[in-house]
Amino acid sequence: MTSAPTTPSDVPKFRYTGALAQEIERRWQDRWEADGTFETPNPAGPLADSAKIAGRRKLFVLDMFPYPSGTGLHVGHPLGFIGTDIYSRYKRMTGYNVMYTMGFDAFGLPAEQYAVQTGLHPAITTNANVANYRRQLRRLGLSHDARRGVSTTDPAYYRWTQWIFLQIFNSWYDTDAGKARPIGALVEQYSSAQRPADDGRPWTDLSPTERDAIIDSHRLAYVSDAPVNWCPGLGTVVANEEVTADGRSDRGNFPVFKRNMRQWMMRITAYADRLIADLDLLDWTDAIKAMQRNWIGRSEGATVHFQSSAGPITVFTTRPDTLFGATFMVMAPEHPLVDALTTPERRQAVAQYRHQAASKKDIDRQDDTREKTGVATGAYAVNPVTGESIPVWIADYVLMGYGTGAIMAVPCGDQRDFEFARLYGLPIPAIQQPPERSLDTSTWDTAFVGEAPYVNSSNGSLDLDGITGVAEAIQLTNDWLESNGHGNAAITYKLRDWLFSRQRYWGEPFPIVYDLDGHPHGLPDSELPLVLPETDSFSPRTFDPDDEFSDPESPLDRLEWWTNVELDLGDGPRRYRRDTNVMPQWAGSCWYELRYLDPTNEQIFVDPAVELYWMGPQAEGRDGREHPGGVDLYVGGVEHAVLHLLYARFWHKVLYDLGHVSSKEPYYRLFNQGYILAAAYKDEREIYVEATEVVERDGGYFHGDQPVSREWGKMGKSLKNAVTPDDICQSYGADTLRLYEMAMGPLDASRPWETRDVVGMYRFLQRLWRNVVDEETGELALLDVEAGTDTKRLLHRTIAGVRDDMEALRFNTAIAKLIELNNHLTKLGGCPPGIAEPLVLMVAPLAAHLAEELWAKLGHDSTIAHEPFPVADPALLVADTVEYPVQVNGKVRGHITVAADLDTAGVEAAALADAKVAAWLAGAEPKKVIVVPGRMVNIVT
RNA sequence: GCCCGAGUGGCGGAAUGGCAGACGCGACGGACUCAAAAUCCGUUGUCCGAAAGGGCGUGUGGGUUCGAGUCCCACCUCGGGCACCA
Repeated sequence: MTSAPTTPSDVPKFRYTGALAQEIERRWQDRWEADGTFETPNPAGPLADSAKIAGRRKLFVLDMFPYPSGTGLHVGHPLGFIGTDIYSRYKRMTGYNVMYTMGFDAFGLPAEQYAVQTGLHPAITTNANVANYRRQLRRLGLSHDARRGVSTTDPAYYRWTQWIFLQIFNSWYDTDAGKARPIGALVEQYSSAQRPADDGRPWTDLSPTERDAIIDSHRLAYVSDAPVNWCPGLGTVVANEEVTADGRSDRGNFPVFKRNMRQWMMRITAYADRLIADLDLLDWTDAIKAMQRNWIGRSEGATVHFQSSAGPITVFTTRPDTLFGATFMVMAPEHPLVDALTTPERRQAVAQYRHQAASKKDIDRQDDTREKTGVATGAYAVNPVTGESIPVWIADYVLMGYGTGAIMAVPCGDQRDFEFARLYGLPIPAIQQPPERSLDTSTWDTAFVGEAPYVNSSNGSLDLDGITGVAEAIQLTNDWLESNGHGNAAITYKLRDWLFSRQRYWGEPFPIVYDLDGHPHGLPDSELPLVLPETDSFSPRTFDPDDEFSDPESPLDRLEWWTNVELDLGDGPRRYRRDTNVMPQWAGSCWYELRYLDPTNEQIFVDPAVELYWMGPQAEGRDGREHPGGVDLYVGGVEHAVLHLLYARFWHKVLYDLGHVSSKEPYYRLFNQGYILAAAYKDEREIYVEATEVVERDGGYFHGDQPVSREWGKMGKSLKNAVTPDDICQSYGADTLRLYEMAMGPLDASRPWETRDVVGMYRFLQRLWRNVVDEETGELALLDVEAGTDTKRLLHRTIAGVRDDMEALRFNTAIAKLIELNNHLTKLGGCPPGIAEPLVLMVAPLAAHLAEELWAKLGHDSTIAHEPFPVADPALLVADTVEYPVQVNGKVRGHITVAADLDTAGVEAAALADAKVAAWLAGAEPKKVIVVPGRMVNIVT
């Protein structure tokens, strides 16, 4: 446990102890709440207060909101929250109207699993967990506007999640306009024959069912029967983004199987290009941008059609220029054309290989030494540039999920194809003349990838021979393919459409009903919210994690009374069946920042005037370029780099296209805070033991008598190394905890938690308190002499430095500067009167409660939260004299103190005249003297 | 393999190309105390030296510069992401 400093009766009554800190903190937290100190005014609507807005710039500071888990917060969770609180408090004191609150992402698997474990309904456990989180967060003194803290599980919230889903359902992506538009516009285009029907038949000839099918196939939210990730251990399908590299579920670590199933999808791929392009507008780290680009995985190249007995086989390639070197084709074992292509003699071998590939779990595919396997189908296809018949193989190194699921194999120019050709004795003709290689590829160890003159690359109408530039050769080939009908330039993405349905209970129900033909209809607004039905039977049906052929079963499916419904959707009352899926965890977090702005609006998800004020585009972004608008500062962990951050950008862009929001992007500036790491200990059975019970002795670590091994990991329940904020608050107070978490290091770095180090910040606050307050009486006790010039200069240097640090989120160095100033006061024996107020004001964003208390003792009735932050006096930032270090040949050999306005020649003369320096020069004539004004002198001999 | 980050005292970490190690922890010495804790004061990169002072020092090896923890090149180690993506 944390060792609470003892507070025996002989310490002064008003010493800043953990007990006093808590008393102060409780008092100020109550007062902030009673006074509505941190209530943020809107420009319109029920939270409007135009007087408070006038003359202030807006600032929207946002934390990634937490899942309220049953175990409560540990000290790692609030790292980012404390940072945003300090920044928000600082910005309020520099004249900003700051939006800052905290909601809860309370739907989803963790909440549901906790409910299943405890046997309590998720609504009950979730409410209890939210209450516990609120209590813990309040105890940290975070300056949230409590009126805005929405929970995704509240029907008044998810009514609008469902509404947004319907907006997406009722939209299609118009590639001509480059944006989403209402589905009605597509119907209009078809029925006016402005757009030809997909199969060439006139629209009027189609049955209503056929028309519906065509329209449905264009929706941004659509039902599709496609390969999805089925996770029997969780009893639900999951999105690609929720599957780990080794083919297991992100949550629970169960095996995941690819199965064709009818599921809801979101057409995020329509936005692939914009999701990449608009990254340029954002103030995010390059690392996160790279992760998103990489996930979207845009590749430019061409599709090429190869004629075969079973019709054209289409491949995607990034190197159409190497088409002359394509000597065979490889298809994924699951490719739909395989059956039609396979010759009777090869049928058995192909069937066997396909069976093997299908039963291989993704894990096995990974763990292999990557040795290629494959079988020939016996079929041939025609290489369009050479006219040659080339064999078609199947192999599992070609993935059905990328490109077209088939490739042209160019063994001389692609390492995988090279290895495959070597293994099965397929020809490897050279089509480029690589430097320092023979054209005889039997002498090659690897494929050649790069620029080199093309050889053997011409037919009657396409001639690449002698060209060296890959880009030029690609262009020529693409033109040739297009004009001869063999293919065209094309772009592919790794990004797949987003699997959006889950077979669980604790999520937003789909606002969708199916008619007797199985055709989906969106519910009208009047039916929203579609409330999650009450039931005791909320446990998901899970299966043996390896039982690939189990089938998902939604808990809602069991509720006949709920699923069967009679509705009038405009054509009289009819019977419908509700969709029994729920939305994934991510749905609620795709738009929560918008609801914070206008949390109680029942007419619309956010008042446009309010949205424009907080989220609208700004005059100028970085580098004077376009500013897309959005949240001014978004702080959260890097683990959401491709999940939440991609989904939320997608939803936001749909809302933007449909005219519901004014900003192109939801989050303008993203800051990833680090993690708090903590020592974790394993016993000899490799089982983690409670870290707080481990003692260090004899150069080793022991749990009782058992020797244990130490490692460092992310703090949490699984490593049994969690430290709760409640314990630290109990021992030292929340202000000490806040300071310690910030002083540990830069906000974006991960750092190890050391409970024993916390006392350093506690001592700082204690000394600060003692410099201003009499520990015996609790009364204000300042020095009765005014500050001298040294102290004033230090104060103003501190003000300037702390301001810079606060702006840049460098709270660790801001704290160090304040400690330096306070240490200076300690040496003076106390705080001169003119210093106390600016000092307390500077401390206010960091140690918020202590500052309020001192501010009150300094005679102020109102909160310090909205007082102006001190401004440095430029006159006090420059000194009369400057001390220069004097280097001789780059090594410091002496110091001189001269008037600050002394010219360069004067400084040089003073340096050369210094006795120590002269001794080092030993009479030698300096070759060169460098004087950096205000900085230093270097004498070169 | 590819793409990002990062390597500084016993530990967490500071340092617009300009006095490396701010600030904190720990350790050591001292004050207070019957004693301990708490609190307060001082010392604390390392080596030589009684001291003054000096040598060496930011993962390794080179380079640019009057001057490099910082910039450039190569390498090593650690952390993170992606990974048969055609």
